[in-house]
Amino acid sequence: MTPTIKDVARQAKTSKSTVSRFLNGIPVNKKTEEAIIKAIEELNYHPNMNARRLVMDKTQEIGIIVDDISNRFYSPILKGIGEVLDANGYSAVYYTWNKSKRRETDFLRLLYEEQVDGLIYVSFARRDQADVEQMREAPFPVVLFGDNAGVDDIHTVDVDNFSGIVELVHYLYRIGHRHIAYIAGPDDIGATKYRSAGYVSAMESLGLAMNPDWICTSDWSNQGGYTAMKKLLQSRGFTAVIASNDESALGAMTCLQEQGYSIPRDFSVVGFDDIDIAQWIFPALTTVRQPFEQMGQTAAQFLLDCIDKKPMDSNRRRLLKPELIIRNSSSNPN
Amino acid sequence: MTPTIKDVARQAKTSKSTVSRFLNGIPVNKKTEEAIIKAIEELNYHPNMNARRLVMDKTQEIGIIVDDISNRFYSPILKGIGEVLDANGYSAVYYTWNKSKRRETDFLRLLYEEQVDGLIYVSFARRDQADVEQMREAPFPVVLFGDNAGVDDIHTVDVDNFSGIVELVHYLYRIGHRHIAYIAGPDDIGATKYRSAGYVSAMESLGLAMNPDWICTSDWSNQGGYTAMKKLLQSRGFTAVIASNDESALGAMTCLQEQGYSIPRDFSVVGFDDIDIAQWIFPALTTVRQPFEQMGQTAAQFLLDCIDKKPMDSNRRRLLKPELIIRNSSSNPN
DNA sequence: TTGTAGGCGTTATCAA
DNA sequence: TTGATAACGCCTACAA
Repeated sequence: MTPTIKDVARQAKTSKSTVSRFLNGIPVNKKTEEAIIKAIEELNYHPNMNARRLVMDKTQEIGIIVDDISNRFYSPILKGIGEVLDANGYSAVYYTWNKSKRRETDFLRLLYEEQVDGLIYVSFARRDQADVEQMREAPFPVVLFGDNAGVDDIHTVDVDNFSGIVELVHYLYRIGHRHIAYIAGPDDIGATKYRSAGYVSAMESLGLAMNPDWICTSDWSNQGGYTAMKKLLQSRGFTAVIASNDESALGAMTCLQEQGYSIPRDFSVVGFDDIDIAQWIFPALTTVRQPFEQMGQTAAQFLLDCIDKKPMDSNRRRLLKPELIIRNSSSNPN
Repeated sequence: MTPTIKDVARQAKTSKSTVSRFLNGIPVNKKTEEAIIKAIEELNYHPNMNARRLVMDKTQEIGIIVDDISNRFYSPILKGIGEVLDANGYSAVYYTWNKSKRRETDFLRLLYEEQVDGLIYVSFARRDQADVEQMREAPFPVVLFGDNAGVDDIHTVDVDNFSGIVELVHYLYRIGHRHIAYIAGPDDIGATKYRSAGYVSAMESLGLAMNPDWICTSDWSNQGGYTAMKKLLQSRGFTAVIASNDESALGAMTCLQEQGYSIPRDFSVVGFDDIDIAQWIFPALTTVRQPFEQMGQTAAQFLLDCIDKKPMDSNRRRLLKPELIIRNSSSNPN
């Protein structure tokens, strides 16, 4: 049988309460303290968390719900979350799920079942309004990344997708491009509409023509970018391609290179995200960097403030600014 | 106050015990069953897991300890683990940690504290023998990936690193290469010694000369591969490079391409792992694919068998075979 | 500073 | 089938 607080008490010749107090940092007699430490050591005692949580109604754990746990650009987000939680005495527990069988809202159960003190949803997929409303009704704090489905009174963190693409268009314009193609993202991602809107808005404000043949959609995979580029190449006249994420930008570059084109001599290609590999492909990819780590920190701080019922800014949706990273996949057109 | 089983009982005009039985799938009177369902619905009742776990001494959860949660090639491992756990009524909970502040063995606490029923360690870093022995002494089952630090009576799953590299050497030999350079991995990874041993063994058995200037070390990053390749280029005469992982292979390719070399015309480059991006770089990378998903399944099955105390094969270290994937970064030398 | 006693929300035993 | 009742291991008044 695994030892309990009672066994420790007996061994240390004191009572359960005293041991419990010691375990919770409440000062006890120096002499008994030593005896308790010795007993814990000898018995290899570990507190039973389930019992503790049952009586405390608190876990000191935050559930992080991740739709794709190995998504490389979630890494700095998770790092940012972890830092803030750590500094505040909370630990992070990660959950992920099989998209076909479960839904994000299934994890609200963790809150009701008192397995965690709060939840952070890390996903950039588009959400249903009903789901987000359900999250808002949860008995403990919930913070989201990405799409809030128009529900403004739930805490959300996202990057400013619109202005990120606007920056790219302006940059390409600045170095001389006037004919810019665009590879849009999939409809099931919340950011897609904002990025596309950024393209349209910037092109219009610069007075650049938008040829419908120069706009294509990809599913944001390498393959998707490859296929989109192939289609784009059926029409001519553009000198630059904005892929709405780095992965499809990579696919697009591969397609171009396979056809014998040189980047950026024949075409400039730019992406969005700044994934790790972006600087390691050849040529290195010009892109827009998302402030992932900062986003993670923001989300965690949001959540902790909710838990502590701190007075908060009334604006519950925070959009962080992305940063233009210029590398070698873009240059003046000839 | 959140409702308890007692509230449900009162509302449904029955006893706690009956509600508990219903919740656990034990048949109850049709009439009371309906009343219970109705009460649960009305009260929005959710069982308190901490109370349940306290009395059951069981969580139906498996802790997955991942050293780098966003490591892309862990994805299929986690998928494989998830599938098997799911099919057996267990769920996976992921934990990760800050390498500088914590150690793998810190998570054994989850077992002692009864937060999970078993642990799977996903990491390919080299381990201390003392740590692995501590894992072996844990009160609940533990399964490892990668290095077992020579402790043979703990369940371990790994890829056959040795034979993977041997296959690469033989393949290059087959297509005509006789002068093969090697970019070794970092010492803190368990696989490094097996892969290096595979290179040495295969070269010797084929009677190929090993020029010490043709062997370099990288930290398995893109940058590491890049730097190693630069160094390799200071000596001449080799026609092919084996990088001991894909990431460094990518870095090596970038270096070669920057210097104006064409792959595979001037040099063949091959890697190890078959990460997603391997087929999307240009030219697509010849590599050795690890059976990650199968490894995940194997580990999970190992663990469940331990939990169920099933009679098991006495061999506790299982090495799965990698598969040679031939793409375009390798060809006959001229 | 310490110990006694009660309760947290479940499940499990046992008699009805 | 059902309903008391006693655990499970811990924390926390309260009284000493």
